[in-house]
Amino acid sequence: MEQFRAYLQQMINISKDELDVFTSSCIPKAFKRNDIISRPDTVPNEIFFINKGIIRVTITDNDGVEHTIHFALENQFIADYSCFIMKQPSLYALQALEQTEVIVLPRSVVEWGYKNLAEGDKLGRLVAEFYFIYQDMRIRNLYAYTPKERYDKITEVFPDIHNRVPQHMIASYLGITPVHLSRLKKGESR
Amino acid sequence: MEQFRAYLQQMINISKDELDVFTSSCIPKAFKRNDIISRPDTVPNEIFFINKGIIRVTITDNDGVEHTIHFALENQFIADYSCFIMKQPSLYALQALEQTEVIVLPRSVVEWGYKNLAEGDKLGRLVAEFYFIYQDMRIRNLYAYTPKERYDKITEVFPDIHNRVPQHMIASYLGITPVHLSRLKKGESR
DNA sequence: GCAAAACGATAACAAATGTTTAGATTTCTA
DNA sequence: TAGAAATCTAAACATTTGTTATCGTTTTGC
Repeated sequence: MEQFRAYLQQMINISKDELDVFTSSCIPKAFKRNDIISRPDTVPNEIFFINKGIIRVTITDNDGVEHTIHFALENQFIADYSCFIMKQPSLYALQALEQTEVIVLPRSVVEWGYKNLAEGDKLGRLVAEFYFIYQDMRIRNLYAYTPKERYDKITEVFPDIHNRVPQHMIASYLGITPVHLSRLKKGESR
Repeated sequence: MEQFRAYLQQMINISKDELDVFTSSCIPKAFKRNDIISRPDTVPNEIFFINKGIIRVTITDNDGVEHTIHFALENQFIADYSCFIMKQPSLYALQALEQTEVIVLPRSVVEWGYKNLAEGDKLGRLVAEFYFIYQDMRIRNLYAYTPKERYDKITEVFPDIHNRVPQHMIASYLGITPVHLSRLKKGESR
C-alpha cells in the first residue's frame, strides 16, 4: 500500500489521517500472467491502481476480432472509466500480461474520496486531465502518423514494451495486423 | 452570457455571487464563418465556451495534410486543452465553420475558478470526465468500426452535421479521403 | 526437461483505401 | 447578378493493408 500512498501524496495535499482512512478501504489484489481481470457486459464498480505488472485493455468488434486499446503500467490507474462514470456495462476486457499487483478502489471509496477528501475533486480532476492528455495524443497519432511512425514512437509512451509484450499485441495497439507490422519492421513501405 | 451562466448552474452548485464574479471576467467574442480562431505553435491561454456556431479542430501532418480532429458545438468548451494544461505550444488550429459566438475564459479566470469556487475543482473534474468519455468513444470507434460504420453513426454525436459541414471535412474527421467517402456512400464495399 | 502451444517471418494473393484528373453542380463573393 | 471558387461524383490506376497458409524458432506449462 506504501506505493499507492506515495502516489497520492505526490498528487495532492492530503493529511496523514485522510490517507489512513482512505487507503484502509482499498484492497490489494494479485493476478497471474494472462488472468482476465474484468470482462465486458458488467457494470464496472472498481478502479485499479497498478503497483507492479502490466494490464492490457481490449475490445472485441462485431466480427469477433479483438483490438488492444491500451496498455496500463505501474503507478497508473486503470478501469473502463467511461462506463464506471456512466454506470453502464463495460465494453472492455482487462487482462494481466504479467504477474500483476494492484490496489482495488471500490466505487464507494472513489465517491467517498471525491466528497470527503479536502482535495478529492482536485485529484479526480488531475487524473482525468492526465488521461485526457494521453487520449488526445492517441487520437492525434491515429490521424497524423502512419502505422510505421506510430511503431517507431511507441517506446516514448511504453518504454520497455518490446520486452514485456508480444509483437502481435503491439500490432493490435497500432491498429494493424501482426503480418503487416512484421513487414513494416523489414523496412518495406513506410 | 446568460447561456453560459445556465450551463454552470446546471453543472455545479454555484451561488449568485460566485457566478457574478466568475462570469464578469469572461469575455464574449464573435467570429465570422471561416475565421481562424487559434493557430498552432503558440501556447493556448484561453478556453472557449460556444454559445452559437460550430468550431473545427485540425492538425496538419508532416506532409502538410490537414486532419479534422474534432467538431465543437453549442454549449461545449473547446481549446487545445492538453497544451493549455501543459503550457506548451498548441498543435491544433481552431476554425469557425459558421458565424460563431463564444465566451472566452482566460487562463487566469480558469485557475481562479479552480481555486476559489466552492465546486471549482468539481467543475473541472466533470468537464474533464465528459471529454474523457467522448475521447474514449472516439478511440474505440477508430479501432472497432470501419469508416462506413463510423459514417453511419456520426449523427449520433453531431446531429445536424450534414447540414452544417461540407462532406470533405466529415471525410477528414472519419480519417478517410473525400473520394473514398463518396464511394462509401454509393454503397460499394463496407 | 519435453511436448505443445505461441510466436514471428515470409510469400502470394485479395481487398481496402489513396491519388489524380475531369466534369457537372452548387455556393460564395465582389 | 455574374464570375470565381468550392464542392461532389466518378473512373482509372497505384499503394497500402489485410488474409491465408507455411515454416522455423521460442516459450510455456506440466
